[in-house]
Amino acid sequence: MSEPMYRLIARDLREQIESGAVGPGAQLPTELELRDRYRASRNTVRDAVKWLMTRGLVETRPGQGTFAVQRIQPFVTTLSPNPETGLSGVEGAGAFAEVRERGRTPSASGPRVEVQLADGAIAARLRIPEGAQVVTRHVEMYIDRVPWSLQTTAYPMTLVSPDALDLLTAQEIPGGVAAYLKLKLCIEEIGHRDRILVRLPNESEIRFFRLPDDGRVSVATVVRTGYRDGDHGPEPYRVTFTVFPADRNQFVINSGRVPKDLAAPARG
Amino acid sequence: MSEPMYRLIARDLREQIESGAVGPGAQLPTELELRDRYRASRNTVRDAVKWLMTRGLVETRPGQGTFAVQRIQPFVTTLSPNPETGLSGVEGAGAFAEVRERGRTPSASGPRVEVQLADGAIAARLRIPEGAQVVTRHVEMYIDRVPWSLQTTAYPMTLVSPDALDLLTAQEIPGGVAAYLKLKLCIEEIGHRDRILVRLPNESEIRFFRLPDDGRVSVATVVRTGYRDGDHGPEPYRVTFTVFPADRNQFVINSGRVPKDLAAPARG
DNA sequence: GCAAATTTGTTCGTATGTATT
DNA sequence: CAATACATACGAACAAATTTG
Repeated sequence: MSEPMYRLIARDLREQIESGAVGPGAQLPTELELRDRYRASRNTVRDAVKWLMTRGLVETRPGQGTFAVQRIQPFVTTLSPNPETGLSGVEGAGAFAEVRERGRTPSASGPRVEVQLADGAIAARLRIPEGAQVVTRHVEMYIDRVPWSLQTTAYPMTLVSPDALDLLTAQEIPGGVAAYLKLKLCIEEIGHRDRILVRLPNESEIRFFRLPDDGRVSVATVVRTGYRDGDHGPEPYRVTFTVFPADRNQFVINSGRVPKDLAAPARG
Repeated sequence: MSEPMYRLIARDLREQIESGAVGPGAQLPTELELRDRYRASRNTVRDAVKWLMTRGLVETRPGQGTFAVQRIQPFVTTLSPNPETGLSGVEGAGAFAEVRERGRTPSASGPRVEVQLADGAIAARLRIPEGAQVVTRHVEMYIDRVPWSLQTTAYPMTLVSPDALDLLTAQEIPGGVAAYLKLKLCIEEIGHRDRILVRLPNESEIRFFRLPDDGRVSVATVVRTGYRDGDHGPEPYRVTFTVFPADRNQFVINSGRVPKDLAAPARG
């Protein structure tokens, strides 16, 4: 009896799901039926279902039953700049363009603007002291009205001169913030550094993306630090955090000469 | 009584962990102690601990107790080519160089070479029929003797001519496969496309990386397709799958002019 | 709109097995 | 070997969500 019973039950159910005997979205037998079928107690059956649930194979709906999960068609975001437009798919116009190119409809909430104190994550990227003032602009992005990403950009408060007060207005800046900063403050982005990291979602992310409440689905964060010309080499002037649910998003980075086609989702 | 008791207990324990009252690695009270403290049954306490475990906040060791998890210092891999060497940090010499640059010691298993039939994932990338023959080279990489990544590169079998039989030998090719292919077959990589995707680990990955058996820790896969010059534009000639545990790895992509310093881990 | 039936969720008690010290 | 601590398993009861009649 090396393997516990709930694992045996879980394995059996799993094979039925992966073999296709129980199709995606199909309902599994109820807990009481499974109890009879496997001659176990309801609690043991529930342990097996819980095991499958942690691994994202099934989901339970109170009052309804247990269901095999639906496979999600992932969305692909291109991080490297489009050679024609120079824009990448994570932010602003580039993101909208890529979504449209894939035949889907992007939308975004008007930015929510705040002046706040830099936390450790922001301070480290902008090379400013923790607690220094920053302007943050938050945007919620949707694809076909479905929550897609949460984006926060932070600028040092020192950037906000009388010439560039629009940074503080909670409105979309026509043409994008980058063009605005270039026009008003002669700040040009000479390069950026993307960091990709995976972590568990926090509560607000779980709410916004409607993720399962357990820690099953991670989020991928793209941290983009933008640099401008400075006295001692490139100097950070903004940092953008974009959070994506990891179960329905992939990222593509092109380097050198690659096919022009839109990158399709991959398995791996 | 809107919130169930096991959630209340879990929340209380969680606050103690996140506030630092229970430091990383510290042992929590035993289940029986918790049962007395919260005036609940042992099963309810176990439900609370299970909730914390799914979210990666604690780990249990049979016969020992329940412990707050250790924070892992993530390792940062640079995907974009190093401007000086032209090598990226995911594979071959570039990976070794980046690990050494960070003051740590890389090592790798000698490659395991197989001739196998292309599955869907490989076939789609190489634009060959599913089931066509491919040569695969598997490498296990370690940092300071700790499992770091699993790498598999597939080449179409049609590449293996009498001039380039070394592809089939289970030995490290001095100078790397890229240089070898250029010398022997005049195949030069003119560009590559990286895809990053996050998924749950399979059984062999759980074993190799010593991941928890539940689905808590995801793996990030970097799928790199290498292109050479072809009659109708860039043509794929190899695809490399590199699998990293997502809880201890981050990825960096530089674009344009950025600081020369080694990118440090980020939060976000 | 309401009541009944169904289904999963929570909580308790208890017993026994297995890993570690 | 004994004590400790977590793991598995069973049975029972009631609560909450949902669908159905």
